[in-house]
Amino acid sequence: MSQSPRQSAERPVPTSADVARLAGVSRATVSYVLNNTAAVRISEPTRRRVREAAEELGYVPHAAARSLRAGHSRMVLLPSAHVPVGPLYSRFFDELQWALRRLDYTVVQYGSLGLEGDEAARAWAELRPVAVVSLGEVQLTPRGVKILKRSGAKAVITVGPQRIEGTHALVMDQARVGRVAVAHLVERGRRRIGVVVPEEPGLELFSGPRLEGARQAVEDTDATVVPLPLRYEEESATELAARWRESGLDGVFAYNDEYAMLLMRALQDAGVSVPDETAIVGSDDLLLGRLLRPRLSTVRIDMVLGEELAELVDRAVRDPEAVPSTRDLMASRVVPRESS
Amino acid sequence: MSQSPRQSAERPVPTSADVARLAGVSRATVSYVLNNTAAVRISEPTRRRVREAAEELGYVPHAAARSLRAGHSRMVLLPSAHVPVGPLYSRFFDELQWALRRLDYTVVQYGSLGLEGDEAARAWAELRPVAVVSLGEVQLTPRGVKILKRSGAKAVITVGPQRIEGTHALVMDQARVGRVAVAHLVERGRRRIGVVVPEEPGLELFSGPRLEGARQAVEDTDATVVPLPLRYEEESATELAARWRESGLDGVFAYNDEYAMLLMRALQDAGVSVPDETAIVGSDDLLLGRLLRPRLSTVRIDMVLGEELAELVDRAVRDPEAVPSTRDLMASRVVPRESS
DNA sequence: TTGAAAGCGGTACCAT
DNA sequence: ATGGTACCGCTTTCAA
Repeated sequence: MSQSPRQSAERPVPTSADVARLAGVSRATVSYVLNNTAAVRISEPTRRRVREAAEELGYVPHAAARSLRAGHSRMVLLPSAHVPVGPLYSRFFDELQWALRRLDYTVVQYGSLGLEGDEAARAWAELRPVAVVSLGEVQLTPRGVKILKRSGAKAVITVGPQRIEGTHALVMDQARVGRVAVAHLVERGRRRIGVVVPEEPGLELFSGPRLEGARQAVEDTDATVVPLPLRYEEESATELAARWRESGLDGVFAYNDEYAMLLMRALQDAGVSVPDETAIVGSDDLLLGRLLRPRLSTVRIDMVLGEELAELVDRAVRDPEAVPSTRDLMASRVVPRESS
Repeated sequence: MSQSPRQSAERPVPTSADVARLAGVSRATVSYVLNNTAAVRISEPTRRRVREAAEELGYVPHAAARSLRAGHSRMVLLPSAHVPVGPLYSRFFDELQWALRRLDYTVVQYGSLGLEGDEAARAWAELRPVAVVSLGEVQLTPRGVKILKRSGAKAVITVGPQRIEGTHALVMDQARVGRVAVAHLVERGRRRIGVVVPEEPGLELFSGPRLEGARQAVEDTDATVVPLPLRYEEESATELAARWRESGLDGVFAYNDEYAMLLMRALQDAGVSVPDETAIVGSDDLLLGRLLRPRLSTVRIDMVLGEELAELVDRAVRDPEAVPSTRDLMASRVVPRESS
């Protein structure tokens, strides 16, 4: 009989001790060779023997054992609940990962779907990450932050609409999005302005501040703002459009381009002309907005580069004593097109 | 002076030994209490003292130490390069995470942007995951699979258009998407059929098989298929539309609904009427397709539930000896609307 | 140039 | 009902 067809079923996982044995050296030497330790000189023949042994056994070092011994890791943990959608976010995310890798961090997204608050923080803390970058999918509490710091995290960074005690915060000024959108509508002479508030869960953190910003925009004017709950479904939009004329709205900020497309279609089908009767503004400046007729006015959001965030992480890790900073992450401005 | 305002800056991270000391018990007892070890009975007062000590110190166990001792972990590693976009994918992903959590696995996405082949497999293997579920963002090689198995991974599962040696494969039958779309067009009487091939990188694994499927659909018919390279930009679509009449195409499978919307708009702007002159079919059945005029025909793709995949992972982990299976992950069928 | 051994933070067996 | 202790895999002094 030759070897079994079953793939290495029960062969134990090789350790550095196995490599040492096969190469006829000590475990210390194996470590020196495989890590290219500069402080110690190993003869070339020995190096070769060690390398070959490692190769032959298919040896891969055990990260947990290593970082246990070292007393620290270079893991940056990103809690992830829902996969964030949208090109803006996804580009930002890719950049962040890439930049952190270049700074020699290991980026790990920890699936936190169904975890809440402190329970989540505990779960993350068990991995002893050197830094946590929370993109706001899971709500972090001040207590949670304390738990993480206590477990050795040098930096906790939140990216989102809110500020949290003890963290470096990259605030996303969502209110500004609503403010510039509605200010634009007011400037165009609109007076009764609707603001779409998506009913989908998980969007409150964005829609709330945007609505608030919209309200700020009409202060000291004779314009008014009306919240418009809407689900991302045709029926919901149709209902809303059916009551449109009686509502007397002459302008609407539709939360983003996708809700805007949904609503615009429903309005047009209901015979409400855009922009004559009602002006519409979306946000995110998606390609699809340019494909609509009339072309959709939108709020363009410029997010900070992932690279910048990566550098902030790195600085925070190197100097954990530094005072937590708060920086604004977004600039937003209206891109007027035909719908307003 | 009260305590420094600096947050616990240099206080060392508490260990179970610290908890033991504070509670006046041994480390063993701490472990028993905090893990609710059934095999051993600890008095209620002791339990309380231990819990209080742990609470007071903000103790969180060290996952690496634990799994080092245990000799295994319940980590399922998902390599992630680009955040996959689209609602289909993202729903599937959420379900998978959720279901794996319920089966008591820890889901970790490992940022692999910029890693290639075996190098990537090595990096993953260092974490000693019990299973790896590769969604195809990073190309896994048979050697990579061997490295992972050798490092203790009980199961390697690939989800994607391709099959790889030694893995459980959930094949996504992308060819079928192209096949049913084009068969539908042929059935509707179209004869010169374009197939959009996105030029964006990373989509080849999908667009290739879809084009191939389209070709299969015209075998034994008098219809022909023409590949149409397209970037997801207005200019690219405009160019394509400008050459439309001379190309003599009377039908097109547009890769997905978003490319379909882009192309349809460009065609309409160029005066090509849809569906009279040219029929269009997209795929993914996005809401936006229903909002277009004419309403967009599409291929609806039913992905397997994330739960099913989670169960497959679990089975594979429990019985690593089992023969790797290959299952089809998608069903797809045409949803005819007005554009074809 | 290489090896022996301590120790990182837990867990679980064996005593007491 | 609890405590002592060996050990998981690796790195890093210290000695030889």
